[in-house]
Amino acid sequence: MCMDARLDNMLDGAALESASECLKTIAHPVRIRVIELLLREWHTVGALAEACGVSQSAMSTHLRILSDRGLLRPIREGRSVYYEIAEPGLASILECIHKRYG
Amino acid sequence: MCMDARLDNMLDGAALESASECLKTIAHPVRIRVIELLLREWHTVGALAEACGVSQSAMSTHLRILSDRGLLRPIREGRSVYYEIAEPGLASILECIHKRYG
DNA sequence: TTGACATATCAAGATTTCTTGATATATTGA
DNA sequence: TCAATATATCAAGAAATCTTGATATGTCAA
Repeated sequence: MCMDARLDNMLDGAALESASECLKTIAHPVRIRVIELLLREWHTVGALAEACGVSQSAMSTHLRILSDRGLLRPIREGRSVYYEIAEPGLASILECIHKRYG
Repeated sequence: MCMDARLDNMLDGAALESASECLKTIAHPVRIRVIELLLREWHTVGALAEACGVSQSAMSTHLRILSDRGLLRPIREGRSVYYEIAEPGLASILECIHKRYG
């Protein structure tokens, strides 16, 4: 890919890759709901699994995907693990989504 | 998936599906660049292909994907086909992306 | 109508992502 | 340490997506 960003306001190749990877990570119904919930307050894996109607294993996998890409951060507290938002930019993206689909 | 949206500001199941499909469609380096270019002005398929450094066939496929999901709209003019933004919400999402990765 | 140009379509292989269940790890209280 | 609880990991099949090149369609000018 060439795609040089001569014009101002144009993302360079690395930024395009990062941005598309981030969007790809968010682009799943369960993960959007998880982000919605975590923008309000921390939740445990079990609470998120129940709220989204998926298995504990599936939710754990979703949370690992989101954490691996730096969007969430796990916080162990006793035998539970809470997750919180790690990427501040998520709030404004979710705002866009709500404006359009809410 | 249960995921009922009792709380305000929570998307319902259909909205989550629509939103994730939209994000999935945007989530590609070439397609983000295409949207960046089309937010400025119309471009032909050939011009977009050259600007992004991909084949004519590949660009045509990307444009069909974006059009099928209602994000772009083709406009035939003579033997060329121009594309323009069809989904107004794209501007604010791209704004978020630029704030974070620009 | 013919030739040149611009775009679209199609199929098939390659790659990536999703899903699921079984099992492993970690923590706490008794 | 043992039992119970909470979470994480792993492998493998299923499904979706990407890519590519060959070919088809559509448009204009002469």
